[in-house]
Amino acid sequence: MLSVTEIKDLFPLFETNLLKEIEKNADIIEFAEGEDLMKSGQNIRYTILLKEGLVKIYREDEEGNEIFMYHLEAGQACALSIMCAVQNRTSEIKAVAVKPTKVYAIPVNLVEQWMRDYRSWYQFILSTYRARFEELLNTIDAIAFKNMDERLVIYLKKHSEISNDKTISLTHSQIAAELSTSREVVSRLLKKLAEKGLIKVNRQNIEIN
Amino acid sequence: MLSVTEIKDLFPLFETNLLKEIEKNADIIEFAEGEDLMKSGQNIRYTILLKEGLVKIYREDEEGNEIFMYHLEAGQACALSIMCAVQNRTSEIKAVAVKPTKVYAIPVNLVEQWMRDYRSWYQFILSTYRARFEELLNTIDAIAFKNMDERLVIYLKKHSEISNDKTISLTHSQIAAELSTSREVVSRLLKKLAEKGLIKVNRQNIEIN
DNA sequence: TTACTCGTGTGACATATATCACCGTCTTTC
DNA sequence: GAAAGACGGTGATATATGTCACACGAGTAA
Repeated sequence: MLSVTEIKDLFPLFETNLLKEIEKNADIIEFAEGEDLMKSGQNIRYTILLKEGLVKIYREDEEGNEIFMYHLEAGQACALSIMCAVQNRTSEIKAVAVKPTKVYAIPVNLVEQWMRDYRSWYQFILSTYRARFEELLNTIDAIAFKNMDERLVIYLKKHSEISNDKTISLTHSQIAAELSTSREVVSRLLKKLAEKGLIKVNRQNIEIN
Repeated sequence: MLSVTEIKDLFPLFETNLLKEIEKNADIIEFAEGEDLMKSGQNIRYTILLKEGLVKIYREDEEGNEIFMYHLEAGQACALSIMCAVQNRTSEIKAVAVKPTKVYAIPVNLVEQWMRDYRSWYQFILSTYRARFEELLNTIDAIAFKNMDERLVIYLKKHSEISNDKTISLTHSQIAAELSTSREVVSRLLKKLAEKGLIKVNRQNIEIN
């Protein structure tokens, strides 16, 4: 059962009445680690607020290329779920739960209704858009202006911060896929970073100093 | 003076009352060719709808690197100005008028007010976000997954479409700057495209076949 | 006319990244 | 313990792009 206080902890700026509306109208959907949030298109009629867990958002093109863009954490919303909903077409975005994840699913018509009724909701939706927009701009910065070694450092830092862990449990292949490069390149760059003393490379994981 | 029918031509989906509100409350601001729409931060307290002209949106980083992302045409809105306006923050993008340009400037508080009062406004704002978001995703596709020759072709096509002109009046240096590469690379790739018969390269301009 | 600037063409070379081949080591499974 | 598969290291080489140097012609200013 949903609890108002639980929701309030995640979304402290929401008005009390809005919290009650969420409690009354949102479904909770759970995703296992590794599961794709957009898989069947079923969530397209909902906007998704992350209750707990961690989601990674990727861009995919037609040829199967793929690149990691940003994380979604508890208390954040998936900006794309609204857009996809209205457009009613499959998105070229992949959203994967990297931890066991629970979300609040809000029916699209209520999203619109609440925009009128609750100023805090309006603010929240807008700041969500803005935040995602900025993430995309940062992604563009990285791939347009930075070399792979810098991108790798940024990537490692972000993953360390988000999981709040100096040890990053990813294989070189996984990192390569997310940066859209090859395993060999990642291995070599990691080696260089290790030589500089910035990290320690182990099997299956990397420690940041 | 603003005219309702003029606005209606550009924004045919807006309700009559909304058109009247715009007529009553929007200022028109003009920009000369080459002028920066965001220069002084003054427009940050407004949301901008393009009345006529053409605007190019760039991403800039701290080191002065720059890359072209997308165009804004008449009838479109600057998504960032909405976000910046509502949240009262400065942005890290550059918006330059590439033709003499006129915009409707809508005070921020009205943007929010109209979200409640006019469904067509709500729809318009959301579809603006969606459209810009997709532009950014396309930009990411191009720089992450495509080689410079493909990006160049995409760039030339888009510029030809938007200006509705088979002749693109840009120097190789300008193109290079917008693709964030060097003039020599652009010159060589253009030569290859010319050899394939796709374009004709002249001094100061390029014709698409 | 001369000189100068701008846009462009091009060879030579540097660098970053991609790709291929192959090997060793660790883990899992039987 | 043996086999198989996942992970990672590394040399050789290919390719795309960046950088430098310089030349050349068109237009423009002096």
